[in-house]
Amino acid sequence: MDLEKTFNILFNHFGPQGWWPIVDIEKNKAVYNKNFPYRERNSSEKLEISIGAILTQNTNWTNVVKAIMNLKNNDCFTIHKLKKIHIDDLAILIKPSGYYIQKAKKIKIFIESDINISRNNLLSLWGIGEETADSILLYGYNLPFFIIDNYTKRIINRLFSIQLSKYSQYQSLITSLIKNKYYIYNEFHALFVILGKTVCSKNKPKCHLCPLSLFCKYKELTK
DNA sequence: GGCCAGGCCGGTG
DNA sequence: CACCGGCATGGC
Repeated sequence: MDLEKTFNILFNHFGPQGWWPIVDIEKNKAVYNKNFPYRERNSSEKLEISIGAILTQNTNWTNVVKAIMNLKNNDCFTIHKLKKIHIDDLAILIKPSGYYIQKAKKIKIFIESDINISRNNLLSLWGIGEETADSILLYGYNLPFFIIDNYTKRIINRLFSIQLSKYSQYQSLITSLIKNKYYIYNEFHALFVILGKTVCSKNKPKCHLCPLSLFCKYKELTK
């Protein structure tokens, strides 16, 4: 199971992804900084990545951008403002991201908790599970936690023809083969996402366009 | 018009 | 433990 080869092929094919994107209200879009993707994040970026990780739970990213634009355009994207805003008003602003009542509650709990950022502390909060916690740690705080999402599971399953169950099994599989390399974890996850979105889709994957097709175990059923 | 999206929680067996 | 329904919007 050659994950290093997998990474190299994907990186050569798609290039650096520059995650996590930060929403620019002047440009009216999310900006992927491919020039300096590995520098330390400032506090504003840490906040946006943390809130964005909650907003993107089971949600199309373009809807998350709309929600973040609303927060920024209404001058609500600071810890202070997010603490003061009423939860119902917050819910209206993030409505485009879906599940907006639940997510408003999750954001309130996160903001008002004032936790020190650690995996266990994040997981102790209602509304933050393993993927959201690892997203905050990896992309917000540059810590080597590998993120497992549905794209990653699907691609690993197809690529190596395996089927694991728990999040931690996928995570330890990858981190046991690629140890403690923050910058690899950063790009690798983003590369899984772009491959999953554009090629390795749930239905009708475009295997004929896939850079991994030569050694992928998945057999394209329909042509 | 149906399926899908950068999950998580709570209840049930 | 595994499984499942609920949560909700907008893109394609």
